[in-house]
Amino acid sequence: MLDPKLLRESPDLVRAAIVKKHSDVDVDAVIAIDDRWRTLITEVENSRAKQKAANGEMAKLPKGSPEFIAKVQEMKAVSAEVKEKDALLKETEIKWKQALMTLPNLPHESVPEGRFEEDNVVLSHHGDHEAEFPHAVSHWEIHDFEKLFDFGRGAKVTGAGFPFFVGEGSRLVRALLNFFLEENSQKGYTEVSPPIMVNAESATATGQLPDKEGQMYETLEQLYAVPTAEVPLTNFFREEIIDESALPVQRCAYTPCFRREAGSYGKDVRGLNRLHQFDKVELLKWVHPSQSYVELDKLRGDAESLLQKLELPYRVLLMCSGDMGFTQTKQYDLEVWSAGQKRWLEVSSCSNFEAFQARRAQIRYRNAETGKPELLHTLNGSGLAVPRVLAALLENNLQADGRVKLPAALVPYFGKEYVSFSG
RNA sequence: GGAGAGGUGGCAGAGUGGUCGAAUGCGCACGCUUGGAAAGCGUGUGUAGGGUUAAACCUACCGAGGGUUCGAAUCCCUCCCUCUCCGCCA
Repeated sequence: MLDPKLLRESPDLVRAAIVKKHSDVDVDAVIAIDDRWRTLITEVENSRAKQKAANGEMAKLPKGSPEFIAKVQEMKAVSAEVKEKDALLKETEIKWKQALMTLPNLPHESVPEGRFEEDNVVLSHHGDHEAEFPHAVSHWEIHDFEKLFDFGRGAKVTGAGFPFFVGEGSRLVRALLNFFLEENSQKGYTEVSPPIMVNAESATATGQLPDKEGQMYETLEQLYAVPTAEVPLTNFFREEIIDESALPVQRCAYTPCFRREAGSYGKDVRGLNRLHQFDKVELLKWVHPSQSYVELDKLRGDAESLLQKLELPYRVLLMCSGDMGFTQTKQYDLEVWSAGQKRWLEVSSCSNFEAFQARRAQIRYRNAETGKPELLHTLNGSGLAVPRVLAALLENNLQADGRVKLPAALVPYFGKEYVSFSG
């Protein structure tokens, strides 16, 4: 959510940012309802002040006295007036909040203007994705692939996009998760195992609701299966005030992630490319507002270092204003080279939300100088998502004999150098 | 799931219809005192919204939401959470 004061004081700034974001939100409609709300709240508060003043007088009058009775009669009218106006105010307030929720976050000045995927800026390449990968094939074409990654039985038991990971496939997932968690812990991210179901308040605070309702699985109890650990992790400090000296707070969490992804099709969803349930380790930072862009680059660096240790060629994208998410001010994507499919796969998205989530979630720090609570900034990024990293590892490192050679960093976690599909 | 108890400021804990944003204690901050400290004494100490150049000022908030009333922390209803006991269970 944006600061309503920004909307009042600098509407042009908001309008310009909305244009840059290629959003079609009606900023002036939001301003109009904000005006209406302010008028109403002032009226209601004035009437309440009258009530309160009368209350003080009545307390001093003898209970059954004529003056007292007269005052009761007089105040009945005021009471009715308050009731009526208050109902109108509440109604308006709901609309006001809904209207404010429709405004996306404003892109940072360093974000390139653009509308589509091809407007994203490639900042850098790492590793040699143009090298020879002599045995690379799309991972689902690897001989006996289904022995370790059983999509057929997953479809039977649950549905498409819910594979079983079997034997060395499962072991490989575990090795990657342990590797990610261990590396992140060493970089100062405290490990957390959060709940993987969240309530509507939490999903609203991070921006999944109401904007992306169709993304999540929902239960009868109105709980949502998390689409990312970002949701429970960010909400850990919801409605809390953190000591300024504790910033930045850094945490990481592994969770399965659940996404409905309604409407996707084609090569994007083959094999491990896109699943309804997948494993991911998420990095999260709560930072002082003055530090959030410095911290964002550090966060991205931390995610990158994982790819470097896994010896996977990757590139860094700076997302353009129109292709960024609803809640972000700036976003980098890390894409790994998948030699078999000959395409880039997104494995991490590192974002600054500034105070957008913090305002919805009411997460603040206490300014040591003024003693006042102020909204902090939240950042997050994947570190990393398992299935696509897995896809690239399998494809890029496939040997002539059908085995997959693992990078040195992963060997201690997997327990041996090669993944075998023979059984 | 069943039975009972309870949710008040940073914490503890009063308050059962009116002057209560809320006694008191602790904590915290500042000042006095002291060679310095402790003790003691004094003053202050929540959050949010509106309003203002800034203030003043106004309003709301006693788990959440409704209701009764001229007026609700206090009475009524619904929900949530915590604790104790019982049942069930990895």
